[in-house]
Amino acid sequence: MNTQNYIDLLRAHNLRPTRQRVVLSSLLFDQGHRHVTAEQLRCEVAARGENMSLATIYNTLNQFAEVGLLRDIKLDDSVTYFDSNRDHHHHFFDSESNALIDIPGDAIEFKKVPTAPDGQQIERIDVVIRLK
Amino acid sequence: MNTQNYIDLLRAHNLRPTRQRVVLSSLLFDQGHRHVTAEQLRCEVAARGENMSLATIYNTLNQFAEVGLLRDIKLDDSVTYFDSNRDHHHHFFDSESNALIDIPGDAIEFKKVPTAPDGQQIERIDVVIRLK
DNA sequence: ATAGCTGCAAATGCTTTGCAAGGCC
DNA sequence: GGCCTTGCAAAGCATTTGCAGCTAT
Repeated sequence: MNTQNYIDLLRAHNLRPTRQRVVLSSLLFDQGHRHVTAEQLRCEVAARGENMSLATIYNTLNQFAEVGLLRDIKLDDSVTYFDSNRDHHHHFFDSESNALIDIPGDAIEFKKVPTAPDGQQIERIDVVIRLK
Repeated sequence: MNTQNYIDLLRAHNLRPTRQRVVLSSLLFDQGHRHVTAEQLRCEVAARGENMSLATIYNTLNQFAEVGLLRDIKLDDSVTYFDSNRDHHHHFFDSESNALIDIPGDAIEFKKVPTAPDGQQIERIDVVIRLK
């Protein structure tokens, strides 16, 4: 994807296409599905020769998550992972290495699912398969 | 359960039955399945007229989790929940109120589950059903 | 022009740790 | 007695926030 695509993508989500947002977009959306932390992105940004405040990285990732460009995931780890896969999917999680691997949504099917309590509805079902 | 039972339970897990551990055990295991935070327990301990350092509560909960008396759960929230339900089970999670509700293990069945990558094995499958 | 963004540094909030004093076996 | 625990305070760490200056439209 080129820069213009990211500008359009950002605009489509009511986010001004600032330098920082475009850089993060390309890191996040250029190479398929990723699971990254803010700190990881800080390194990648630095490796590109750009500079960006860590606070901005956090703020941007949270904005992206709010508008649905990312999904945030919390696991055993104390850090938040941001998942650039916007499709419905699940995860393998290796607690030894803290590695996350995507599972396509249709790779898991249920035979039996409980009904939601009282007046509530099911928003989505997240499955984490823990590996050893 | 009476105090002696907790003393035995702790001993069975190679933990010395200190006053603090016995108090926390009774709060955790006397009233069925619970989802608590360290802070919540601090209040309950205080309400009982006992006093206990928050650090000790954290350390004890982590020890309990290590020996398998508790399971720790991280969700959207920034706090760690400790789950006194040791049976295999899943959760409903209401992100509005941050409420967690147990789902018995046999209330969810799979029709299709992916195989673990390369040399790895499945340790367990955690399902979180998000409510709205 | 102006509403929105960014960077910095400071603050926050949960959790862990170091270490001296106390408790269990 | 000796090792394990506790309590306190301080530190740690990921993340958020306040605010002055900058940028996109």
